[in-house]
Amino acid sequence: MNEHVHPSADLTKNQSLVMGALTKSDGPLSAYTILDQLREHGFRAPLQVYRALDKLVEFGMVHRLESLNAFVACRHPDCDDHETIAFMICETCGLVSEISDNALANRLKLLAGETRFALKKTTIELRGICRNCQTA
Amino acid sequence: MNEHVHPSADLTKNQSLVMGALTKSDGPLSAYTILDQLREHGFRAPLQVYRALDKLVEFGMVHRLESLNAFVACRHPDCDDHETIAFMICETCGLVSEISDNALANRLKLLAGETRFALKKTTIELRGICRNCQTA
DNA sequence: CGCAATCTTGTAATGAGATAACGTCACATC
DNA sequence: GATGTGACGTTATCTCATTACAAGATTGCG
Ligand SMILES: [Zn+2]
Ligand SMILES: [Zn+2]
Ligand SMILES: [Zn+2]
Ligand SMILES: [Zn+2]
Repeated sequence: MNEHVHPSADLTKNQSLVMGALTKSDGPLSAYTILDQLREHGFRAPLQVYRALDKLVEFGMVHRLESLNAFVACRHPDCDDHETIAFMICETCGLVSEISDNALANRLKLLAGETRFALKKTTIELRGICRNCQTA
Repeated sequence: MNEHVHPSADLTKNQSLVMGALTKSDGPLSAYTILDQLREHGFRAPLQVYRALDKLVEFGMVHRLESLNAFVACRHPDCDDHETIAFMICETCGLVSEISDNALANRLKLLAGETRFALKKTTIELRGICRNCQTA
């Protein structure tokens, strides 16, 4: 049905290990943090992590956060639109939430269209303090 | 009147040199590219560049592009809103254009407000091919 | 002026993020 | 069995950014 879906059963060993590390984590992880966590499983070099991450991002299972140089497991409530996702990143607790908003996506497409800009990829990252961390 | 304005007259020597390099450039420059360009002016270490860049970004004269790890001189048509700027980055020619769109900014503020997220900084970077580069 | 506070600079070393280049192995296909 | 493909392992190297420490310059008093 959907050729983009890539169930975890199809993941290679290294990809599964990296995916597992990201899924277990509360927040985003850097490639080198993942590497350290997986040394006990035989990982020795950054490239092993980066290669797995490349695939996982390609499969849509992991997102890269440009403003953090880090990666996070997809926690989409519903994975329709992987084109225009906004991330809210709490600078206190590291919580990352994904927003897929049509109005936002349409506005961006409109703005790009006005100047005939062929949009390929959008990066939207909101930095701030999440609700929980404010009360503290 | 506006304490955020920081005219170029007030810039230090290093800040002026870095600002000059960015202004002369067509597109964004990495810190190390700037360093290389300024070696003839006495620059020896990355930190000299990064310190100047920090200030220039603080003054609102330079923007950092997170998805490129690079910096670009502000080319705002009108510098009202430095809070919510969107960048369109051509992956072919490197052209960067800034968009300050109220509808976009308001939508993001609304989305943040819905979850009581205290928004501090937004990063919006659109990657694609600009009008000129498509015809080619 | 004398002195402290602050800001800017210079320099070296190091940390953090990412890729290039090479060879090997497992597996599917013909 | 030859061949193509994709994942894997290893080393080295590259790019990006910061820490730590010392030296000058500048400002603002008392
Ligand atoms: Zn997602
Ligand atoms: Zn939080
Ligand atoms: Zn600007
Ligand atoms: Zn272009």
